[in-house]
Amino acid sequence: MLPRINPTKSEPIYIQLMNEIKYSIAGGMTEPGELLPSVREMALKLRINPNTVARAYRELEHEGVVITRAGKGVFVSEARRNPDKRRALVEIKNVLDGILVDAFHRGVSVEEVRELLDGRIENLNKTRAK
Amino acid sequence: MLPRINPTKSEPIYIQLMNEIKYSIAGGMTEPGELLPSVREMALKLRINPNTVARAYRELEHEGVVITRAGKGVFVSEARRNPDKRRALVEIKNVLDGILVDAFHRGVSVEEVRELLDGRIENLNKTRAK
Amino acid sequence: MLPRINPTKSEPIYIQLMNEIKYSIAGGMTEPGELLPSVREMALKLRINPNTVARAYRELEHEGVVITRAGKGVFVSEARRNPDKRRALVEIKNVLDGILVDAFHRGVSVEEVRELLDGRIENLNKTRAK
Amino acid sequence: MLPRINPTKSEPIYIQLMNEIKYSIAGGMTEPGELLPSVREMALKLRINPNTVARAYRELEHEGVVITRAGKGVFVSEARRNPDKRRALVEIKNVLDGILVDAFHRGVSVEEVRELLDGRIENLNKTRAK
DNA sequence: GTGGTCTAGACCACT
DNA sequence: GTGGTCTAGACCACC
Repeated sequence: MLPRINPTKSEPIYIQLMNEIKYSIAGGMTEPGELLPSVREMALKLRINPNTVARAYRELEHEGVVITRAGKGVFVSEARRNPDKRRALVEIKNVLDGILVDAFHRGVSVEEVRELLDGRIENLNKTRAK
Repeated sequence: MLPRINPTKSEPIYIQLMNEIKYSIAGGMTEPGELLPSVREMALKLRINPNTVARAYRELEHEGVVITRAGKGVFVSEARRNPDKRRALVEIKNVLDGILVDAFHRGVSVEEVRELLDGRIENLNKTRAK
Repeated sequence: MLPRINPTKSEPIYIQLMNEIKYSIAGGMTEPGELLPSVREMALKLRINPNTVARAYRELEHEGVVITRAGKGVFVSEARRNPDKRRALVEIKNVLDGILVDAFHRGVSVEEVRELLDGRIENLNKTRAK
Repeated sequence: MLPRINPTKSEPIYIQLMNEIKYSIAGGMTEPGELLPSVREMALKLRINPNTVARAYRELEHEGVVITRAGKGVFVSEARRNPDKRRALVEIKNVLDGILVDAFHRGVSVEEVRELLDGRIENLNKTRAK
């Protein structure tokens, strides 16, 4: 569980950290119930501000991905909070539209996008298999 | 060519406008060589500030999507500037990873993502067919 | 004497035309005393607005490069108006500074700039030799 | 790092500022990784609008000369983005042509241009030596 | 008519 | 504290 952070990217660091943690869970590398590194420990490892780590954990809790127990630490949620799937589908749809348009303007065909997606799915399943 | 803008969204207005225009071109609704509405006209239609439209046009020119001729107006590029396809593929790959992870955490399966993509491709081609 | 104009460039058309004419004179392809194409003829050839050609001729006259004789046409100046050489040197110096800095930031060494300059001098003399 | 700006010149202020910063980097007076003055600070020093400074910084980022980190500031790029050198050479060639023609029409010989260039190269290297 | 620049000043997000 | 966005309104150059 050592996320990769790129402080130069325009994407906020706390968002990058959230995504890394979510990726780790989706890929099965971090399991429900598992204890995440403490705010300070994570901040030290990544050489970022503890406030930034705290913010990431706070937002993850808000999304129902983790649960913080006072004096104990931050744990990956056991039960998933019932997510609003309809909303998720709409948002994913929008991002996909954005990808297709961007691809077009950069000389990438829809078929290539489809192949890329298949590749990424395979890749994600592979880490889960481990 | 009447983009839809949502000023309440966190996404900057000028980015939304850029995406709407790129979508319109990718879908074939706006063709190469075509003259876009003037900065002032577009600003009036969308009820936003002319500077915001100008910013969108400027960035699109930077991307090679449009060409502005002083005193004439802003036109959709005829020839595409040779895009860095390798870089595009890497970036698209990253966005797809993000989608898959997000989908997982919101109860959407990879198959559903695949179906969504197919749906969006069909939708884009439909507008082009017209 | 058929200048090349690129309407898509950000550089104003009338400036481009001025430069083409000056280049033609500097290279010896157009000689002092020679009659330039009329405003209308030039405009037709280049497919640009006659006002734009007129503006170029007007500015060239202002610089002492051409002389317009009412009812006769526009001629290349025989005698050079005494130019302000000191000022010219300062301005050229500034442009050279700009080139060197730009070159640095684009991976081009000063030696390469020097070689480029020598090449361009040779090229200009060649056309003059013809 | 205190650029000189001339608001009366026809050259846009933000372009002048960009060039001053690039000159400072090319001359070695400002080094990779260094933090530039904040937008507000620079605006105060130069007595120009913060938006104008922001525009200069934004365009420099676009060119890969600086990197901005939200909430931190704007830094000089460490690694140069691989520039398109071939294109750079062509463009520099064109500017050199323009200089030679301009020089001719203002009574400045090619030898003098060559000497000017050598002088500017020396000048740039001098600041770097410090 | 067109786009381009600049100013003044407000509000927001990130660290 | 930092940069980013947006508005309102003025002025200029080009066609």
